[in-house]
Amino acid sequence: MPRTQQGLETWQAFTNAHGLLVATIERDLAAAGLPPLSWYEVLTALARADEAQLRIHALAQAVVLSPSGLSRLLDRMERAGVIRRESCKRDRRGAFAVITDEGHALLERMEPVHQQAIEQHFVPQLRDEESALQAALVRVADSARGECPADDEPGV
Amino acid sequence: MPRTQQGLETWQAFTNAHGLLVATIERDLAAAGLPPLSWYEVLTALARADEAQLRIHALAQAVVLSPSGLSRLLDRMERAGVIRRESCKRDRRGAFAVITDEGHALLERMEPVHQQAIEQHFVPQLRDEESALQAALVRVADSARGECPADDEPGV
DNA sequence: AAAGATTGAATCTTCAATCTTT
DNA sequence: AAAGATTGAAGATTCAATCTTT
Repeated sequence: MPRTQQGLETWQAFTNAHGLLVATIERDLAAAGLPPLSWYEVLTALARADEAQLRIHALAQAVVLSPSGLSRLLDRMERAGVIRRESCKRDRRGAFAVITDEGHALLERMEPVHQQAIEQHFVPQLRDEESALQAALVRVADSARGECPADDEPGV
Repeated sequence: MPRTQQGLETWQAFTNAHGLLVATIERDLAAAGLPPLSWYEVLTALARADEAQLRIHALAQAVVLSPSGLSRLLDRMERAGVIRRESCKRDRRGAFAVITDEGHALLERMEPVHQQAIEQHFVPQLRDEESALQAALVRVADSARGECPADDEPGV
């Protein structure tokens, strides 16, 4: 089998696995009456952050969403009371997103549903080469990010 | 590091790598004046299929899209002349999607853009354990699919 | 003029309901 | 009644334009 061919097949297996597992998580969350995966991603990113807050620009990277897409998502989450916007004193162009107490409570309800799907469908199938895979995935992300940040990049 | 923790980190590396690489491909396609990735996925699935045609139901799995989402996508692609719908003689409920000559021509223009991104950002980073990874990804997909087809599964 | 963020208009996607065929 | 597929209405995402601050 030519190497090019296998690369494409592996990529297809990759997107296929991703799509199916994400669909499973979304379905499980919806079945539990919980909001979609994107909310979980924002909430964990904020919960992990230093002061439970994160610049909106930084968040957009974590969720792989356009700035405007994130802005709308934060609108909905703020309306639901799980995050709050706060202006940045140092640089008044920037804004912070802050997770609220309600946000923490919601996160705790979403966490087990999310985790259950990962532990059932993802971790066991990968265990043998999990560390190697993780390292490889980070390399892929770094490589893709290297050409992604700007629109038309000048010289990388 | 607890195993649970690493499982989640690997999953995050997985989604992150996926999101960034898909964004890269979409950007490259758009920069070349070509339609989005979903078109490519439909066209390759049809080109690979036996008579250059595929039941619409089977297609929906290949692109991980809802039935209605696929229906709309096929509307746009048919309007652009790259696919054609044909009714199924055997079972007149079903319909076929057929790739046209124009569809083949478009696929040939999209292929190198798609392939270039994969070969640059995906294949080299994985090469050492590519075969193992591919096998693992297929196991993930099988596992996720195992609980996906129906709506509310009985035994959680 | 450039960066961070938001808004209006357009596009894409999904849910629920519908239609046809089995 | 169930399966394959499509449609109307609603929801989410993106592009381009705008606003504020640096």
